Amino acid sequence: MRVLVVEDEHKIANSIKTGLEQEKLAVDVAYDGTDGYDLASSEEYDVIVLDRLLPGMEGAEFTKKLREKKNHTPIIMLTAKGQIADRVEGLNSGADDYLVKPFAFEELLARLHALTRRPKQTLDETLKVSDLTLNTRSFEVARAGKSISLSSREFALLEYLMRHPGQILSKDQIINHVWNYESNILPNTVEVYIGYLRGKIDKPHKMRPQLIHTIRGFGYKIGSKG
Amino acid sequence: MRVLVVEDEHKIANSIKTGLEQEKLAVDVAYDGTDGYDLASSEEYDVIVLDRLLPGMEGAEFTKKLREKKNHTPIIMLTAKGQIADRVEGLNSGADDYLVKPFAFEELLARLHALTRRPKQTLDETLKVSDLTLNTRSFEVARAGKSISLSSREFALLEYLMRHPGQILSKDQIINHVWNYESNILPNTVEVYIGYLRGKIDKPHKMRPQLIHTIRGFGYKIGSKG
DNA sequence: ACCACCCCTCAGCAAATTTTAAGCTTGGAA
DNA sequence: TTCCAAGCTTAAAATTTGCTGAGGGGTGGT
Repeated sequence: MRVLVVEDEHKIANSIKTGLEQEKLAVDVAYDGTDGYDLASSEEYDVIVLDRLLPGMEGAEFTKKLREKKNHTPIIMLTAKGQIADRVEGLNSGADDYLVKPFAFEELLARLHALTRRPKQTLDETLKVSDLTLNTRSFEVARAGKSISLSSREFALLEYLMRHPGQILSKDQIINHVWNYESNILPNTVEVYIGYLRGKIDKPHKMRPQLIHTIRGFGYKIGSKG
Repeated sequence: MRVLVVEDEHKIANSIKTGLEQEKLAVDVAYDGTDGYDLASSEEYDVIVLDRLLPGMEGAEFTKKLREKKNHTPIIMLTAKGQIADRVEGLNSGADDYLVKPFAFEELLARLHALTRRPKQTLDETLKVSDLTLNTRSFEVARAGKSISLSSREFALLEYLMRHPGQILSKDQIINHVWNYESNILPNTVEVYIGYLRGKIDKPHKMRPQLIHTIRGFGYKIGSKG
């Protein structure tokens, strides 16, 4: 799947790019509106992530022009916090969804999946690792049939782990995906949340294989085997 | 690949330069902001390594001016520990990535590769020497199919050796790449770690060719022959 | 206002890793 | 063969990393 990111803040653009590439998506980046527009009209993308405030060409104008040319590539608009009025304008201009900055990377990923979800896979959004299940639509989590209630941060963390089963995720990666890029989270916070998750997922099932594993010096991973 | 290093501390600048050149990269060095900026705008680089605190021109201003000129060369910003402690500021500076000093050289190298990785290149990087494999993404190490667990320093050292198979690496080189430039590590520490690695990689496979070799007076190398 | 819950930080402990130090081995020159 | 420097090994010391309980501050419901 091909994604175009149009964003002038390099750090954000780059972190989105890195994150999406980790998800095996092909990402192109443009740092201003005109470059982005040229790319969008000459290449075929499955989705476009577009900053609303851009040098060169504004997000709204970008969208409008693209739609006039009958290009209906789904667009996710990024808008700065506090500009609630933008919502209307963003959607009016023809964007399909919008996201308020600063956002956690996983949020972007979720909306991106929502927009590009092919009809077939619409229904089943249930992640499964061993006897642990997580439904990204209903926010239901259960282990061995027993329902588990999580706070939203716990849920986001577990979802991130479960989307990468068996893979070691460093605390830095976790912070970048589960928290928004402006929050200054200490690594210890991740440890604390891992502790919360263990308390709800592993501790009540002492007879079953533990699912959350620490790999000292590297990070955490979820999975039934070692 | 061409790299520009803008750093006023000669010791750091030179150690980066030496290290990068060993990686077959073409490196230019500037010791102050204005010189660096002139070079950056007149030459084509693949990536710029930029100290945040500079005589002549600050890193943030440097970046801003370059971006205004539509120069989107990826920039890695070096920031002193505690100087920011803040991803927000790193982000505002307009750089693509940043690295907190003091860092181990291999860390810089990894980020540099991440920023310049051409689309074609595979994301899944597995280094292989004889029947020993090391995956830099999943951190898995195995010999003859049997998985081996390493501490992070052991892993970093082995990765460095395996990135230069058959090549003799002196203890000094190893110290410069695997440890950060501020740590005053005794050569003996390297010997100790080589010992640890042998214990995990060569000792359990006495029937197979030993992979870690000492070249007395020169250093170490990894490889199946001699 | 009060309570319940959630997010995050902090401090203290335990355990693993990293580094140093000291004595021992080995290779090779004389 | 002897000797010395380079390298190896082991264990103790120093440091780092991860886990946990406690608690402050914020938010939303009653």
